[in-house]
Amino acid sequence: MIQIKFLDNSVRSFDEGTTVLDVAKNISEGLARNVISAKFNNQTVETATALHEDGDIHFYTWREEEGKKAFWHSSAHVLAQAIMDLYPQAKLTIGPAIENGFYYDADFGAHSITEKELQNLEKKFIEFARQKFEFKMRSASKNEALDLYKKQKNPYKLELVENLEDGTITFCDHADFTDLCRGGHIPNTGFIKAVKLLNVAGAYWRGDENNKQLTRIYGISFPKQKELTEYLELLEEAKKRDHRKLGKELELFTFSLKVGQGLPLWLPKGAALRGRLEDFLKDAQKKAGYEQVISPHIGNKELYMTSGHYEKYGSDSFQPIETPAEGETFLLKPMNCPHHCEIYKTKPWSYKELPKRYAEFGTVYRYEQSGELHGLTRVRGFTQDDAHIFCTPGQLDDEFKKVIDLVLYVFGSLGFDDFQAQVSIRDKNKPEKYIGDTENWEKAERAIIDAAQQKNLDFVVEEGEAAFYGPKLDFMVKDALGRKWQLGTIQVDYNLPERFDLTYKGSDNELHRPIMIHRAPFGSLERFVAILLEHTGGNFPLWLAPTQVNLLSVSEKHEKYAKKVLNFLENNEIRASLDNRNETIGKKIREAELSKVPFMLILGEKEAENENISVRKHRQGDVGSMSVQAFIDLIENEISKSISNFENK
RNA sequence: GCCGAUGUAGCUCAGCUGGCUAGAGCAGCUGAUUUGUAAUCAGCAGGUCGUGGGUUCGAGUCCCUCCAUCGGCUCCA
Repeated sequence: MIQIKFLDNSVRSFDEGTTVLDVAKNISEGLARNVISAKFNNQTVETATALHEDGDIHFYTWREEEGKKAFWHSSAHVLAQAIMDLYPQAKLTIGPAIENGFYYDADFGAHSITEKELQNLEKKFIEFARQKFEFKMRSASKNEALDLYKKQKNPYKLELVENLEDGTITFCDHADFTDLCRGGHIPNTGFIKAVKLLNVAGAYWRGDENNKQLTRIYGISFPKQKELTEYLELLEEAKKRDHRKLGKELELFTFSLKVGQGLPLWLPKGAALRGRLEDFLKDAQKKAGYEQVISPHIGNKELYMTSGHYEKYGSDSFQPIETPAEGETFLLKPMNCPHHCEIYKTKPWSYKELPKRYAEFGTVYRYEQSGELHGLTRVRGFTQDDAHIFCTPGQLDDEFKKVIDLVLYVFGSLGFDDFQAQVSIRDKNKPEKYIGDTENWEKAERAIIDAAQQKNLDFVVEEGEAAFYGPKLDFMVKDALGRKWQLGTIQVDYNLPERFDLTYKGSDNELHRPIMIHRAPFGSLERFVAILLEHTGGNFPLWLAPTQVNLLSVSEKHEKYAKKVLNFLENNEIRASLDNRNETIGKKIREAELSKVPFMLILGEKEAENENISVRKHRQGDVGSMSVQAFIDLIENEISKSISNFENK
């Protein structure tokens, strides 16, 4: 007999060799029907796994992440089976479960899979799924595994097996299909009732651009058809919140072929919105002791050779600008830091004067590869809400934490509460990617992790994600489709002060090296506005809305009274506009609703007579009539609720 | 940059296997209407079908080049 402990700490006895599924059955028929996979003593096991020792068991169903993972991982096996059935010449590589679904990478040789062919694969997939093939794990020696893939002439799997240790190799079989696999499956393919192969994409073998490009097929599967339908509807809904669509509809920004790709043009409403965000941050930064500076859009090549950026990015950037004079070369500014270093250098500093905090809404230009451009989130010209703090080592910790406070204040004011903090450190195996000595890197990484911990941030550490000159703390936010984007960023830098020979006089009357903190709470205005659009669906908080109030006259006869109200609102710093067209009130309301204006005022005979206004709220409808002053109070009240003043501790 | 898809009026879209002067709704203009909480009616105007080339008696439709966009990959100072 063996003793099995459950999640609720209860323990039951079973015969040795009892399977996971039998244990589930012992609890309830319902659980046995729904169990997808399980963990036994922290090891992923299959439902068919026989248990031979005492241990803790944790069942997974479709509801748990682990269950979904097993489900989608198993789906990848079925996709691979379908691929081999329809394209026997294909070489399989890897096929993991991902956050939403799964994919499989395969080398189809000279044949390129088109999206039309996905339908055939889908049909085959479902055909296999319906046959309820059982997933069975088995161990194999390294030699057996190598023999199999030599026979199949599959160099990719051979490479994978080569890197595995003999004795740890397992395969998973279902039907006549077998694949190298670590385990974690649903009991049989019949659990998969619905599948959608979403798209094909190129993906490099092992994620390396220098390797062969494979064909990646993305898919998602569900235990019920209804869930697939709902998922696809969700995707459709998300598309409505796409910032590129909303930006066009709300007349915020545009792109032009003639201006060039990745170079956004801000329309009046968008520029005003952006200006409001800038003012908001400037105000907070002023309270936090920042000083605004301004630097030009180009800089001498020497500047970037000193900073190290030229060596790192020179050949992949917009190319140097030559002048009629000989030997004079400029570069479009790709970042503001070197300029700010030169600003710091204009005079000698005492430790008593530090920290210096230089802030600038600096527009920079980076030559992103054409395939990477994406609306406003990835562009070739953008404005960073940049600042550089020059401080003593003793001030670093405090300064860094103050910046975290500022970023959290900005995010809080705009309703970004589901961000992910990410500490990006260097990849220790690739020292050639970074500049600066190891000691400084370690100090900087330590400083960031300590600050994040002391601020109680829930953060993840990502290796290899650091900038080439230093580690960083990034604030990641998802877009409508769940793609992660870096918004806020804080970086500790020991390298640029070294390269620019920045100094300050310490209390010991010796020269010391300051430490530099790069930081941008928005990241870039472009990307921030994009993500804000996707989060709000274009329904901006009142303080940001391009037009806060739309005055709708019932007929042209009421223009005079409407203008009087308009005037009054404008004198109270409210952004209002009057729709006095010769249209029905119904039409004016409809259009105001569609343009997402937060408040509408209906002004006609009644209102003019009573000297009041009828208020309608966006997406809510009629909220009754009130005096103009009461309405102004209402607006001011709502704004002060959503945005508080920045308190600098 | 690489893989796949897409590109028709300002916007959203129709145009079957190549066949007369390329259609619709919204927006625009003109006129009528002077309107009470999500579309008043009528008329008019608007497109070298992304670009350049080719096949054909004939191309929006088929083929190629380039450009841009979309979904990924790689990259992201």
